[in-house]
Amino acid sequence: MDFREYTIDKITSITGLDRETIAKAVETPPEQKLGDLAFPCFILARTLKKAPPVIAAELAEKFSEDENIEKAQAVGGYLNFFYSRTAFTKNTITEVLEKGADYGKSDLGKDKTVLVEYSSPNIAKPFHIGHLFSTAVGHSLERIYSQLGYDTVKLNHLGDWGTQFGKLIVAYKLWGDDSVIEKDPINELLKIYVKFHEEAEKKPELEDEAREYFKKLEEGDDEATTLWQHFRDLSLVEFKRVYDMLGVSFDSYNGESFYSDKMDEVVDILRDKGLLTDSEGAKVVELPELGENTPPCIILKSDGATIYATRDIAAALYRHRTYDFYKNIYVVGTPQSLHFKQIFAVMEKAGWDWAKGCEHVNFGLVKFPDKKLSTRHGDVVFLEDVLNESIQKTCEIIETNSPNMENKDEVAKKIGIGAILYTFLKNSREKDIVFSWDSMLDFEGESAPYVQYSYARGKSILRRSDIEIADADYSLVTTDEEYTLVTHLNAFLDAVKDAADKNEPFYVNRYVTILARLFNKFYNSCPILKDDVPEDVKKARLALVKASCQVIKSALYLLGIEAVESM
RNA sequence: GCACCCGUAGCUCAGUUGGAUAGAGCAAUAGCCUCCGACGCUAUGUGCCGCCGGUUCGACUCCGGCCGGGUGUACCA
Repeated sequence: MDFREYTIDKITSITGLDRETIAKAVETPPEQKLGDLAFPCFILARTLKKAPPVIAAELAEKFSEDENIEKAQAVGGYLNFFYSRTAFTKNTITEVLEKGADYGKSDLGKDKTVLVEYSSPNIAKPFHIGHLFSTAVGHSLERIYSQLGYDTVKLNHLGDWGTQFGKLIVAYKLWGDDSVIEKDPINELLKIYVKFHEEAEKKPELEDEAREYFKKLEEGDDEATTLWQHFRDLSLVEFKRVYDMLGVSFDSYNGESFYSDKMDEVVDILRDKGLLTDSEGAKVVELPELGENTPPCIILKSDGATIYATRDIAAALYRHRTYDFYKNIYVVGTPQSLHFKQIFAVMEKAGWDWAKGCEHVNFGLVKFPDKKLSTRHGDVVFLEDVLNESIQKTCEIIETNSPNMENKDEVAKKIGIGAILYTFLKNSREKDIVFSWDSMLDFEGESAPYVQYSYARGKSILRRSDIEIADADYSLVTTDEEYTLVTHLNAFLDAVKDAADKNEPFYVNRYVTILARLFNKFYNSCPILKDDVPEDVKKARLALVKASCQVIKSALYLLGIEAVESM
């Protein structure tokens, strides 16, 4: 049974008010000692024409004989409920243990499809630390929606089309060396790409040549296409290596090039609906409804070529037809807010009501204390280097703490990568991250290693006992540390729902961090395996340990972070 | 100029969609490994919630204005 729902039902039947109103009003008190659930009576003051404290006191009496509610206490205008601890504890722990990895799942999203577009790096460019924001947030969101029962589709909208490939082809033809490129593709391609920009400052005609080559590419020229395909293949191999490290995968790598033959239709539709207008030689859709000063959405450039807005609209239409999505989420940085606002508005104007399901999930920048991240100048911090550095550091810590560990490398990988993912998922998305090795590799306090450590400790305790957990007597779970932990286990699904509502994985991150903290407090203050602990108390506490470990593992999974059995 | 976002403890950030005494981590100080693992636990404190008005029983939260910072602002993505 759900104690919250039970209490809401009962208040509803007593007051005769709308259930929705009650459900919305009830809240968790700021402190455990105030109770498990609170009903602020202020909202009744007007209709009942009584002071809130009086209402609270009257309601409290109705709960005096209730087997599920230990106590209902009026405090000021609040009516605070204390659940029966034994019933609540038993209810929660047995549910976690019975459902295992399925605990905290829901069928909320049954038969609805959510698309998550994320990561989307540019081909032939390094996969740098900035890409991790989209990758980590998207990966986590996909798992969160999946947890809630949605069918999810993971889309990698590769940046594999555009003038940049003209540049790359020109650079390759001038300075490319196949033997070097085979050995270290991305670095070498980056090198000649950077060189292109340096040279182009002296010889602007290179830019024209690049545009010319992109045009050839669009026209299906053999040489250009072959080169492009080659660059794309080489890049994918490198990207997939990083994705493997992160445990990230995709259902589709259809990038911008995939939509290159699907844009004519979009242009036709917009023209037929009379939305296209000429402006300074380009074909645009004017968007006065977004504000007088909003620039129009360019559909065709003055040279007749398409632009990324056209491609994104074509992609959205394709996705609607292919997946009939409920939500189409774009995990793309804040700088592109205007772009998405524009294309969503264009799609609405085209009369596509499914466009309402499109959503831009933005996120902040990865900044550097001194220099700016710029591919053009070759100043990049490779994501792979950051991950390896973190794994290396973890290895050193393990080396000093537990030199005899067997699967050192595997554990170091999970912890090292988890630590990096955690720092990208710990705050609200829109906050910028200032990159520093110190903070990135800080494993203390609020960090993945902290949570992983708590889990490993729990598993260690379980390994040291052979007591059968079934049929524990939960009336023996009496301390505040234990009960607070139990209430938090019960709140897992709420955290997941909040995360999905706001498209904010950090709700889950914060949840699991608090869970780890409460778990640490619990096992530090309540002896579990000590000899003088009675067997049946041991049994009940072990059940709580097992349940806590289960939920920590499930929550970490939603963040893309792996739990380790020992560390 | 205009649009959007942000301003909370020394630092990095939460604050449950208007409610009870504004909270965590880091940093600082003092304790805790004859009890399961010290990447841990316990204790100690700091806030004109950027400023000024308004809305109301009640505002960190909503509205208006100002100050300060970030991002974007048509043929790149």
